[in-house]
Amino acid sequence: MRKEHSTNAMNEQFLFGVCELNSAIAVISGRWKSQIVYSVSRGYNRFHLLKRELPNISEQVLGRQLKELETHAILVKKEIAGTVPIGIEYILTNKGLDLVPILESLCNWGKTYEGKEIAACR
Amino acid sequence: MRKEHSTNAMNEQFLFGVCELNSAIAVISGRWKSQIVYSVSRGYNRFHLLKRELPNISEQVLGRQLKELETHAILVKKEIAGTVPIGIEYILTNKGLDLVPILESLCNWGKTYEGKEIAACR
DNA sequence: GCAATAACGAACAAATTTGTTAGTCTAAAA
DNA sequence: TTTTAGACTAACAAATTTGTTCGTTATTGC
Repeated sequence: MRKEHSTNAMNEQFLFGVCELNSAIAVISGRWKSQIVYSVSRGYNRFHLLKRELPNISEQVLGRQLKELETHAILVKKEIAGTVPIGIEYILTNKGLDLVPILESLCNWGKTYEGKEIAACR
Repeated sequence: MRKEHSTNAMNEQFLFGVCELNSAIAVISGRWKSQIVYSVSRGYNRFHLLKRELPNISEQVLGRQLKELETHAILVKKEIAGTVPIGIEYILTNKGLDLVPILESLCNWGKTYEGKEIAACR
């Protein structure tokens, strides 16, 4: 858990106060997060689909990251009506949708300056 | 140091291969980094100016973050001619300059959806 | 009845990041 | 001549993130 009064935590709060940029980056940082947002935006919007897309992630970690994205209101869980057992899909909120083009810019920026890899972004 | 063959490090590599987005985010993540880029872009381009802008950062941490930004070619160090002792200023590279508008989008995105704080972004 | 799939949660451990302590070097100011 | 400012580096410690192990619930297929 968070220490709340550690220098680190207080510095984080300080930066959040300096500019929203810092809280924005805090939301999208983290090992799998922006890739999950990106994958969901392309239709991989169920737990097992994401698992298949990101074979190296463990279910526990995937669940945790999804919950954090939900906490930050980037996506919401939705039960798929008429499925038994109840299927769940993840839907990007407006906040999440607005994030996607920014992630695309970041992707292009990365491609421009690192180049050469097979670009899987589109 | 990096363990190089830890699951964590390998997952990071995996993501780097999936999409440049992930390496881009790796570059701008980190407690003070994007704020430093932003501050440098607004002219706070010397060690002591950055220290004044970010009073909570320790010199050691500031030096480390600047070095990492240099490693990722976001900025370069430049000696200021004719100063004794030699003054040093930090200059954004093209890569760094191209990043700034993306950081601005992130900032605006943050402001749109979190709102209410005094926006120090401009 | 027994395994498999979909979707996770809690607790603990390993890895990584962030901050701290101590110290360097040069030159001008007090 | 002792202090101060600018610009840092190395090594270690604290905090935080990421991954692992074990367990759950419910239903369909064999």
